[in-house]
Amino acid sequence: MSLKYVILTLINQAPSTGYEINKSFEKKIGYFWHASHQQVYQELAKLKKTEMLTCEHAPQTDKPDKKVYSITVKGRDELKKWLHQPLPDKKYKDILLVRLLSADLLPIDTLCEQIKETAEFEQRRLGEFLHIQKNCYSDEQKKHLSDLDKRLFINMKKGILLAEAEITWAKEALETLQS
Amino acid sequence: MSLKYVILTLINQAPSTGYEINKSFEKKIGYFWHASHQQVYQELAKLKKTEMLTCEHAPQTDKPDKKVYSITVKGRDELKKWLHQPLPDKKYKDILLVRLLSADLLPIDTLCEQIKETAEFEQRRLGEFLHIQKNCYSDEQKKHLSDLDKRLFINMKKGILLAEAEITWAKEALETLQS
DNA sequence: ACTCCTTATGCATATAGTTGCATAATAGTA
DNA sequence: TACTATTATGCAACTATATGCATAAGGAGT
Repeated sequence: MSLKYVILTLINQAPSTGYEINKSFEKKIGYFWHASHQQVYQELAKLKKTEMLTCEHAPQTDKPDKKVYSITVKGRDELKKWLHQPLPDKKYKDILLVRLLSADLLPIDTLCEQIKETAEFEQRRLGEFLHIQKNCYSDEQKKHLSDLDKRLFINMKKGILLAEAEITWAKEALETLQS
Repeated sequence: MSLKYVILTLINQAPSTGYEINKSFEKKIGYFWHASHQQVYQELAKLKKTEMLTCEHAPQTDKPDKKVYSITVKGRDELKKWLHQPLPDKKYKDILLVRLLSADLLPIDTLCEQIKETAEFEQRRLGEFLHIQKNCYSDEQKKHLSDLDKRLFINMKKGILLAEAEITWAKEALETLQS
């Protein structure tokens, strides 16, 4: 339901190809939005059909041709409308917490293993975030960030805080389970 | 993909009706799993057809009749198998962070309003968690919890940590945006 | 009496998202 | 020469989830 607007947001920043949007989902914004490449291409086709985007065929000699999408006035209006709408409820889905309920079927050791793996994953993610934050945002730079950079900084901060919360939880959970 | 196993988990704890499972999603486990009532009823029908559950019709005089589902051996085996499988990647979706990217279309004030509302929502949730934790788990009680109670306690802890992270983020975000 | 809430279940339709497969050019490596 | 990776796009079929509507009995409030 929101993928449409996520894509409009990205193309509003700069005209892009489906491939570039997919790369964004894999890297840059992967930690706060996810979509598969098929979903992106399908959504782009829909957005073109409903005239939210225009598409320009860009031939390339060294690589396969690509399609560059740009946002239309109609698309930008639609996006603007959505931005002002109230936020829908968050729909939490945490498989680890579900598994924790199956006390009788899942041995504690296996469960702890899964918690440790999750914590390690979050630890790696946190490391990447902190690395970027150190390299891209010195204390000096932080004082005169552009509006957009400010917002990107804030976004990463959320990634950091959530990863830290996951790691803290994992530690406490392991302690409690093993006591 | 996992709803199937969430439902099996709940029915494995005790035979239940669709209505009770829906209530769980609204209240008890709503903060770590979500599903609509239609989805639950449809999934129950599927699980019955594939013999993961059995169903018993329970007539009532004062209220509408209900259907009580119980897990089968096959269902429990299937659940056990799933519990041992590696956890799939988490698929983050955070609309607020997407909206933050639309610097040029969303005025700072509107954005701050949305952040404040989110923070208030999380604050209420946090309040509920802390209330339950205080009333149900005194320091004395914590020393001799059953295995299942331990796990429930850990689950709530995650809710608390994540809500706190959201609130901390919101405060910092508001400060940065308004500076 | 009338209306609204809770209990209890479900169908039909639509949209969102996944999985598997397919194509095709170029560049690097074994 | 054969394989593998990157760039670039997409169809078809499926499953998951959402939306809107429907039914029906009892209890509480006005």
